[in-house]
Amino acid sequence: MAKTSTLQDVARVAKVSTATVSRTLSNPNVVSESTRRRVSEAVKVTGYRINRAARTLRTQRAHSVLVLLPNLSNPFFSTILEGISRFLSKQGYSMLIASTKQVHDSGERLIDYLDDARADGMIILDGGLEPTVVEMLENAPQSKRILFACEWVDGANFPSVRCQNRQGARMAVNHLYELGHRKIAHVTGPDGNVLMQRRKDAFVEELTKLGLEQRPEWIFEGDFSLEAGCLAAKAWIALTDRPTAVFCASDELAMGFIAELSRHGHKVPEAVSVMGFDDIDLAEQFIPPLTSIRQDRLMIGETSAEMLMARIAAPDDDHSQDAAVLPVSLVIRKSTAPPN
Amino acid sequence: MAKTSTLQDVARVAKVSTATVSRTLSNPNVVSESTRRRVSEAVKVTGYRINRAARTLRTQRAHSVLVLLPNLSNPFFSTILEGISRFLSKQGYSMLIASTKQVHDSGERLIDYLDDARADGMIILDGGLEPTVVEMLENAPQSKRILFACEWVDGANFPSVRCQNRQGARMAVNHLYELGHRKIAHVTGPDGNVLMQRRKDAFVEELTKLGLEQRPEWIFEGDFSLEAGCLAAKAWIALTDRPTAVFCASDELAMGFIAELSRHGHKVPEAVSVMGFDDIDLAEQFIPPLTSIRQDRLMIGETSAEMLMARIAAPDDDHSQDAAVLPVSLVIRKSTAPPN
DNA sequence: ATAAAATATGTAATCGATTGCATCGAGACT
DNA sequence: AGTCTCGATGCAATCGATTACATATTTTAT
Repeated sequence: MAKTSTLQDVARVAKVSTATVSRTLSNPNVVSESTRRRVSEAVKVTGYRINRAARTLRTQRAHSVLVLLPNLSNPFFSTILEGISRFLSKQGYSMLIASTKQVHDSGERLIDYLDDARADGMIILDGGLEPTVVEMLENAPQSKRILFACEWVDGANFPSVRCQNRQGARMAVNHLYELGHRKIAHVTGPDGNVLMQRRKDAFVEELTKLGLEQRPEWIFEGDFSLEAGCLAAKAWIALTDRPTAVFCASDELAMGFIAELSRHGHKVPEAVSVMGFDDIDLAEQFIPPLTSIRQDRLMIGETSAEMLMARIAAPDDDHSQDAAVLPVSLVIRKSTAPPN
Repeated sequence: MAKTSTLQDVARVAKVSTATVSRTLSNPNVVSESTRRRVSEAVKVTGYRINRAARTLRTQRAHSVLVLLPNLSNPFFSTILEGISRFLSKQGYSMLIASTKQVHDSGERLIDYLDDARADGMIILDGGLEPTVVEMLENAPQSKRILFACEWVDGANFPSVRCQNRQGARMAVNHLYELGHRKIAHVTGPDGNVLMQRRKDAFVEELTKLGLEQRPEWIFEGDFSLEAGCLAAKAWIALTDRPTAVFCASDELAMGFIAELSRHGHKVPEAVSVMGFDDIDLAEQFIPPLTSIRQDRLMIGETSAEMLMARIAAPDDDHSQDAAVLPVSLVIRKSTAPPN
């Protein structure tokens, strides 16, 4: 295999020292015009590519960031990754991906990625980390290079990028209220998930504020799955006094809910208005197209990457209060309508 | 920041040389039992973590693999990534992710990832690379460490992992035939995509073999999108002599197709049987649940990683004929039924 | 008992880029 | 003319792990 050329090779061709080549490449304005030309010519001739391992070793900068997902199979994260990757690659950084579950299963520790010079920072998209893991991360010397996006862990002091979950839930309730609904149900996300808790809390608050009737059996416990939406639908069907609208804590739940209703001959939005949260790609194509609360996932990704890079670049600044809260918006489609 | 400890630190604590520590860690059975104990004790005490950059520099092994997707936003790939990651992390490898589009836009070259010691190998999930890019990859000295998964480029001589696309299409046609359908249409994927071409070719072959009627207007040109499915549905509706069954080259197409039909009051499978290809997660939850050809995406991922690792481990063996063709299976759900 | 072989460990070079310090020459200032 | 600055460049140490080779120690064979 034709060995790739090194700084030395370039130096030889350009007839300068490796130091000069290095400077030309990383800080062109400290070398003279003529040297600059000779070096770039030599780089072209030799086909030189920097060896990142060598640079990482010397500078203690890996020029890469680890993104941690709860589960790689979950398509919710793909657009966020796209956003992260866009920002990173603009800065010459690469993106490593791992799932918290897998890291855990394989006996590694999350912090190892920062410890062993693989990554300069970490974006965590999983709010469901074990408390012991979170504690370990907080106490690690590298804790300044960790950021939570989308989700976060209550009580832990990490910077984060989030969406307006409360605001989104309020918008949802108000949308349904304005359509004329007075009996509104909620399908919750998994117990213990911070996002879902916020949405539920805001849902309850808003019902209270609007003076709407609240009943325990109008709150269906769900999780992240389509199946949970189906179960909630079964529960809704079983009710004698049925809410005329249902706010689901995620689009998946809403889709499962609608799918199950349809299997039992109940039409949406005629029989009941249903809305979701997140506005995933599929929401628009669903039957009926789903009314939802939109999160700009590309922006979540880009903002996260940007904030993390800022921390990496200036680790000593005080970033402890860093928190971006990104706006959400109501997207009205066909799954909600005035009650019959 | 508490500097992480190095081999030297461990060596000092264990009262041996760094060479011995290194050997203990990478090849425990060449050192004596007592040394082994002292070293592992010292590792524990110091909290030693290997510095991967140093190891990479010295051994010329990055212990990481790059996965290239056409587009990070596409959820089709998530389970494949999960499979790749599972296998890699078992071997102590990390997974880098990039999208071919982004790499291209940012002016980098794909081969740089292998060139600059960032990754040991590359799994490409994009069959739509520019011919010039493919040629560059083929001629690169690192071409032995490249593998195509799912998709591939006709004419290029890379090892690959694929699914039985032809066989899948045949199974689809036969399923519809056995239900009693004699007028079967096809919605194709994007023009020029190798997978989609195979499926289409096999579709035509199988129709011919079964002696079924074929008409140009029963083949709808599509791409990867739900929208294309909608367009095909409109075309179907516009026909005077309508096929009673439609085989779509992907689940997205099928979903778009069904969605559009439903907007116009045509029910599936009553008005027309529709089936997809891939069996994505959502197929099961769709209304109606989608009959499809299942690809085991986890296995695609694992197999790809395994084959690539074998090449990395033994680059000089002849792997040029390496090609795994993974089986597909027919999953019958509710979107197909005998014709009325 | 002694040579040979096998085992265990240490020494030091090496991977390739970066960077503090030293050097050198040219122009500026006294 | 002599000294001082300053910009441009080179020298060589350094980052941390691996490994060829040398050396010391133990085991085995004769």
